[in-house]
Amino acid sequence: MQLSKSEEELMNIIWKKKKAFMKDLLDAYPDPKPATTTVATLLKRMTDKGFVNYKAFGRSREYFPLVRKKDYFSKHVNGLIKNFFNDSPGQFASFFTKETNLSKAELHELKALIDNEIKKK
Amino acid sequence: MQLSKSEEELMNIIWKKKKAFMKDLLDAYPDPKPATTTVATLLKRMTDKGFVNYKAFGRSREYFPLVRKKDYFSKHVNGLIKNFFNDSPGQFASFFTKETNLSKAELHELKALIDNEIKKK
DNA sequence: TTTTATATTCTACATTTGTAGAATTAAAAA
DNA sequence: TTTTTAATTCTACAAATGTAGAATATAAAA
Repeated sequence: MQLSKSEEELMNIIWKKKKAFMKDLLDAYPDPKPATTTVATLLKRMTDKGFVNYKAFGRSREYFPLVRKKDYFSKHVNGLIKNFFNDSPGQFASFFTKETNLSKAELHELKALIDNEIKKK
Repeated sequence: MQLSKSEEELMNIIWKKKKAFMKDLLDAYPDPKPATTTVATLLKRMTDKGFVNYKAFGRSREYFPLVRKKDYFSKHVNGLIKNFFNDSPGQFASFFTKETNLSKAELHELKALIDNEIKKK
Protein backbone atom coordinates (compact mmCIF):
# COMPACT_ATOMS: atom_id res chain seq x y z
CA MET A 1 0.00 0.00 0.00
CA GLN A 2 1.11 3.45 -0.91
CA LEU A 3 1.57 6.55 1.15
CA SER A 4 -0.70 9.45 0.38
CA LYS A 5 0.63 12.92 -0.34
CA SER A 6 0.51 14.21 3.19
CA GLU A 7 1.81 10.97 4.58
CA GLU A 8 4.68 11.27 2.19
CA GLU A 9 5.42 14.73 3.43
CA LEU A 10 5.61 13.46 6.96
CA MET A 11 7.67 10.51 5.87
CA ASN A 12 10.22 12.89 4.47
CA ILE A 13 10.54 14.57 7.79
CA ILE A 14 11.03 11.25 9.49
CA TRP A 15 13.65 10.21 7.01
CA LYS A 16 15.49 13.43 7.51
CA LYS A 17 15.44 13.13 11.27
CA LYS A 18 16.03 9.38 11.26
CA LYS A 19 13.99 9.15 14.43
CA ALA A 20 11.83 11.66 16.16
CA PHE A 21 9.23 12.31 18.79
CA MET A 22 5.94 13.96 18.07
CA LYS A 23 7.34 17.28 19.14
CA ASP A 24 10.26 17.06 16.73
CA LEU A 25 7.93 16.24 13.91
CA LEU A 26 5.69 19.16 14.62
CA ASP A 27 8.69 21.43 14.87
CA ALA A 28 9.85 20.32 11.47
CA TYR A 29 6.61 21.29 9.78
CA PRO A 30 6.58 24.65 8.12
CA ASP A 31 3.87 27.08 9.12
CA PRO A 32 0.99 26.72 9.21
CA LYS A 33 1.65 23.62 11.24
CA PRO A 34 -1.00 20.95 11.33
CA ALA A 35 -2.76 20.04 14.55
CA THR A 36 -1.04 17.46 16.70
CA THR A 37 -3.94 15.14 16.20
CA THR A 38 -3.56 15.40 12.47
CA VAL A 39 0.02 14.26 12.66
CA ALA A 40 -0.98 11.55 15.09
CA THR A 41 -3.56 10.27 12.66
CA LEU A 42 -1.04 10.22 9.86
CA LEU A 43 1.47 8.41 12.02
CA LYS A 44 -1.09 5.82 12.92
CA ARG A 45 -1.99 5.24 9.32
CA MET A 46 1.62 5.08 8.27
CA THR A 47 2.31 2.60 11.02
CA ASP A 48 -0.60 0.48 9.85
CA LYS A 49 0.71 0.62 6.33
CA GLY A 50 4.08 -0.58 7.57
CA PHE A 51 6.15 2.45 6.75
CA VAL A 52 7.08 3.53 10.24
CA ASN A 53 7.35 2.04 13.64
CA TYR A 54 8.20 3.43 17.05
CA LYS A 55 9.81 2.73 20.34
CA ALA A 56 7.63 3.66 23.29
CA PHE A 57 9.09 5.79 26.03
CA GLY A 58 6.42 5.88 28.64
CA ARG A 59 3.72 8.10 27.27
CA SER A 60 5.44 9.13 24.10
CA ARG A 61 7.04 7.38 21.17
CA GLU A 62 10.07 7.71 19.11
CA TYR A 63 9.11 7.12 15.54
CA PHE A 64 11.46 5.80 12.91
CA PRO A 65 11.18 4.72 9.28
CA LEU A 66 10.83 1.09 8.32
CA VAL A 67 11.67 1.64 4.69
CA ARG A 68 14.64 3.44 3.33
CA LYS A 69 14.01 6.55 1.36
CA LYS A 70 16.11 5.10 -1.36
CA ASP A 71 13.94 2.05 -1.72
CA TYR A 72 10.74 3.93 -1.50
CA PHE A 73 11.98 6.32 -4.06
CA SER A 74 13.23 3.65 -6.40
CA LYS A 75 9.84 2.14 -6.57
CA HIS A 76 8.44 5.53 -7.32
CA VAL A 77 10.75 6.29 -10.17
CA ASN A 78 10.25 2.87 -11.58
CA GLY A 79 6.53 3.36 -11.53
CA LEU A 80 6.99 6.65 -13.25
CA ILE A 81 9.25 5.19 -15.87
CA LYS A 82 6.93 2.32 -16.48
CA ASN A 83 4.00 4.63 -16.74
CA PHE A 84 5.41 7.32 -18.91
CA PHE A 85 8.29 5.86 -20.79
CA ASN A 86 7.22 2.44 -21.90
CA ASP A 87 9.39 1.00 -19.23
CA SER A 88 12.56 2.38 -20.72
CA PRO A 89 14.95 4.03 -18.27
CA GLY A 90 17.05 5.23 -21.18
CA GLN A 91 14.15 7.09 -22.64
CA PHE A 92 13.49 8.56 -19.27
CA ALA A 93 17.06 9.62 -18.79
CA SER A 94 17.07 11.32 -22.12
CA PHE A 95 13.92 13.17 -21.31
CA PHE A 96 15.19 14.09 -17.94
CA THR A 97 18.43 15.51 -19.19
CA LYS A 98 16.74 17.69 -21.70
CA GLU A 99 13.83 18.86 -19.60
CA THR A 100 15.31 19.53 -16.22
CA ASN A 101 17.46 22.56 -16.25
CA LEU A 102 20.65 21.35 -14.76
CA SER A 103 23.45 23.85 -14.56
CA LYS A 104 26.58 23.35 -16.57
CA ALA A 105 28.41 22.30 -13.44
CA GLU A 106 25.74 19.79 -12.59
CA LEU A 107 25.87 18.36 -16.06
CA HIS A 108 29.59 17.91 -15.80
CA GLU A 109 29.18 16.26 -12.50
CA LEU A 110 26.57 13.97 -13.90
CA LYS A 111 28.83 13.07 -16.76
CA ALA A 112 31.54 12.09 -14.36
CA LEU A 113 29.09 9.93 -12.50
CA ILE A 114 28.07 8.19 -15.65
CA ASP A 115 31.66 7.54 -16.57
CA ASN A 116 32.06 5.96 -13.25
CA GLU A 117 29.05 3.76 -13.80
CA ILE A 118 30.30 2.75 -17.19
CA LYS A 119 33.57 1.70 -15.68
CA LYS A 120 31.75 -0.53 -13.25
CA LYS A 121 30.03 -2.48 -16.01
CA MET B 1 -5.59 19.96 -9.81
CA GLN B 2 -3.95 16.62 -10.21
CA LEU B 3 -5.00 13.46 -11.94
CA SER B 4 -5.60 10.47 -9.75
CA LYS B 5 -3.95 7.14 -10.39
CA SER B 6 -6.67 5.67 -12.53
CA GLU B 7 -7.19 8.90 -14.37
CA GLU B 8 -3.50 8.91 -15.12
CA GLU B 9 -3.71 5.45 -16.54
CA LEU B 10 -6.45 6.55 -18.87
CA MET B 11 -4.55 9.69 -19.74
CA ASN B 12 -1.67 7.57 -20.87
CA ILE B 13 -3.91 5.73 -23.24
CA ILE B 14 -5.20 8.98 -24.63
CA TRP B 15 -1.71 10.32 -25.10
CA LYS B 16 -0.68 7.22 -26.90
CA LYS B 17 -3.67 7.32 -29.22
CA LYS B 18 -3.58 11.09 -29.60
CA LYS B 19 -7.35 11.01 -30.01
CA ALA B 20 -9.83 8.28 -29.45
CA PHE B 21 -13.44 7.31 -29.08
CA MET B 22 -14.80 5.51 -26.10
CA LYS B 23 -14.50 2.22 -27.90
CA ASP B 24 -10.82 2.74 -28.67
CA LEU B 25 -10.15 3.58 -25.07
CA LEU B 26 -11.87 0.49 -23.81
CA ASP B 27 -10.01 -1.61 -26.33
CA ALA B 28 -6.73 -0.25 -25.10
CA TYR B 29 -7.38 -1.32 -21.53
CA PRO B 30 -5.84 -4.59 -20.49
CA ASP B 31 -8.12 -7.24 -19.05
CA PRO B 32 -10.05 -7.07 -16.90
CA LYS B 33 -11.43 -4.03 -18.63
CA PRO B 34 -13.36 -1.53 -16.56
CA ALA B 35 -17.04 -0.90 -17.23
CA THR B 36 -17.83 1.65 -19.88
CA THR B 37 -19.46 3.82 -17.28
CA THR B 38 -16.30 3.78 -15.22
CA VAL B 39 -14.29 5.12 -18.11
CA ALA B 40 -17.03 7.62 -18.82
CA THR B 41 -16.86 8.87 -15.26
CA LEU B 42 -13.11 9.21 -15.47
CA LEU B 43 -13.36 11.07 -18.74
CA LYS B 44 -15.87 13.44 -17.27
CA ARG B 45 -13.69 14.14 -14.28
CA MET B 46 -10.63 14.59 -16.45
CA THR B 47 -12.52 16.96 -18.66
CA ASP B 48 -13.63 18.95 -15.64
CA LYS B 49 -10.06 19.07 -14.46
CA GLY B 50 -9.01 20.43 -17.82
CA PHE B 51 -6.81 17.58 -18.96
CA VAL B 52 -8.86 16.41 -21.90
CA ASN B 53 -11.47 17.71 -24.21
CA TYR B 54 -13.46 16.21 -27.06
CA LYS B 55 -15.06 16.84 -30.36
CA ALA B 56 -18.63 15.60 -30.56
CA PHE B 57 -19.66 13.41 -33.45
CA GLY B 58 -23.35 13.00 -33.02
CA ARG B 59 -23.78 10.76 -30.08
CA SER B 60 -20.17 9.98 -29.43
CA ARG B 61 -17.07 11.98 -28.80
CA GLU B 62 -13.54 11.94 -29.88
CA TYR B 63 -11.42 12.67 -26.88
CA PHE B 64 -8.03 14.27 -27.02
CA PRO B 65 -5.47 15.52 -24.50
CA LEU B 66 -5.24 19.16 -23.57
CA VAL B 67 -1.87 18.87 -21.91
CA ARG B 68 1.21 17.37 -23.40
CA LYS B 69 2.59 14.33 -21.74
CA LYS B 70 5.90 16.07 -21.62
CA ASP B 71 4.55 18.98 -19.63
CA TYR B 72 2.52 16.85 -17.33
CA PHE B 73 5.49 14.69 -16.73
CA SER B 74 7.85 17.58 -16.13
CA LYS B 75 5.70 18.82 -13.33
CA HIS B 76 5.69 15.35 -11.90
CA VAL B 77 9.41 14.92 -11.88
CA ASN B 78 9.88 18.35 -10.47
CA GLY B 79 7.54 17.52 -7.64
CA LEU B 80 9.41 14.34 -7.04
CA ILE B 81 12.72 16.12 -7.03
CA LYS B 82 11.46 18.79 -4.73
CA ASN B 83 10.04 16.23 -2.41
CA PHE B 84 12.88 13.81 -2.24
CA PHE B 85 15.99 15.64 -3.19
CA ASN B 86 15.81 18.98 -1.51
CA ASP B 87 14.97 20.51 -4.81
CA SER B 88 18.26 19.51 -6.35
CA PRO B 89 18.02 17.98 -9.81
CA GLY B 90 21.71 17.18 -9.65
CA GLN B 91 21.22 15.10 -6.56
CA PHE B 92 18.37 13.38 -8.27
CA ALA B 93 20.35 12.68 -11.38
CA SER B 94 23.09 11.19 -9.33
CA PHE B 95 20.69 8.96 -7.54
CA PHE B 96 19.00 8.00 -10.71
CA THR B 97 22.18 7.07 -12.49
CA LYS B 98 23.26 4.84 -9.71
CA GLU B 99 19.96 3.22 -8.91
CA THR B 100 18.42 2.56 -12.26
CA ASN B 101 20.21 -0.14 -14.07
CA LEU B 102 20.92 1.37 -17.39
CA SER B 103 22.87 -0.73 -19.82
CA LYS B 104 26.33 0.27 -20.88
CA ALA B 105 24.95 1.35 -24.23
CA GLU B 106 22.30 3.45 -22.59
CA LEU B 107 24.84 5.07 -20.38
CA HIS B 108 26.96 5.98 -23.35
CA GLU B 109 23.97 7.36 -25.07
CA LEU B 110 23.10 9.39 -22.04
CA LYS B 111 26.60 10.72 -21.88
CA ALA B 112 26.36 11.88 -25.44
CA LEU B 113 23.13 13.61 -24.63
CA ILE B 114 24.67 15.37 -21.72
CA ASP B 115 27.58 16.52 -23.84
CA ASN B 116 25.10 17.96 -26.19
CA GLU B 117 23.33 19.78 -23.41
CA ILE B 118 26.59 21.13 -22.12
CA LYS B 119 27.38 22.53 -25.52
CA LYS B 120 24.11 24.37 -25.56
CA LYS B 121 24.89 26.24 -22.36
C1' DT C 1 -38.71 1.17 -39.40
C1' DT C 2 -37.89 -1.74 -35.60
C1' DT C 3 -34.15 -3.73 -33.12
C1' DT C 4 -29.71 -3.66 -31.27
C1' DA C 5 -25.38 -2.16 -29.77
C1' DT C 6 -23.11 1.58 -27.64
C1' DA C 7 -22.02 6.20 -25.59
C1' DT C 8 -23.54 9.40 -22.17
C1' DT C 9 -25.63 11.13 -18.00
C1' DC C 10 -27.32 10.39 -13.38
C1' DT C 11 -27.05 8.36 -9.33
C1' DA C 12 -24.83 5.69 -5.83
C1' DC C 13 -21.81 3.93 -2.65
C1' DA C 14 -17.63 2.07 -0.34
C1' DT C 15 -12.73 3.56 0.48
C1' DT C 16 -9.20 6.61 1.14
C1' DT C 17 -7.48 11.00 2.38
C1' DG C 18 -7.04 15.49 4.87
C1' DT C 19 -8.02 17.50 8.88
C1' DA C 20 -8.98 18.06 13.56
C1' DG C 21 -12.00 18.37 18.13
C1' DA C 22 -12.94 15.86 22.62
C1' DA C 23 -11.49 12.96 25.96
C1' DT C 24 -7.87 10.64 28.21
C1' DT C 25 -3.57 9.82 30.18
C1' DA C 26 0.97 10.18 31.64
C1' DA C 27 4.95 12.93 32.48
C1' DA C 28 6.86 17.08 33.98
C1' DA C 29 6.70 21.23 36.44
C1' DA C 30 5.31 23.92 40.26
C1' DT D 1 0.85 16.50 45.37
C1' DT D 2 -1.73 19.40 42.42
C1' DT D 3 -1.47 21.57 38.06
C1' DT D 4 0.01 21.96 33.55
C1' DT D 5 1.64 20.25 29.23
C1' DA D 6 1.98 17.19 25.67
C1' DA D 7 1.04 12.65 23.29
C1' DT D 8 -2.37 9.33 22.20
C1' DT D 9 -6.83 7.40 21.09
C1' DC D 10 -11.53 7.95 19.51
C1' DT D 11 -14.62 9.90 16.82
C1' DA D 12 -16.11 12.61 12.95
C1' DC D 13 -16.76 14.45 8.68
C1' DA D 14 -16.07 16.53 4.07
C1' DA D 15 -13.74 15.77 -0.22
C1' DA D 16 -11.65 12.83 -3.53
C1' DT D 17 -11.33 8.37 -5.71
C1' DG D 18 -12.61 3.79 -7.75
C1' DT D 19 -16.18 1.55 -9.53
C1' DA D 20 -20.38 0.71 -11.77
C1' DG D 21 -25.81 0.03 -12.31
C1' DA D 22 -30.04 2.26 -14.33
C1' DA D 23 -31.94 5.05 -17.50
C1' DT D 24 -31.58 7.37 -21.74
C1' DA D 25 -30.48 8.53 -26.35
C1' DT D 26 -28.77 7.62 -30.76
C1' DA D 27 -26.51 5.65 -34.58
C1' DA D 28 -26.06 1.52 -37.00
C1' DA D 29 -27.80 -2.79 -38.45
C1' DA D 30 -31.43 -5.78 -39.76
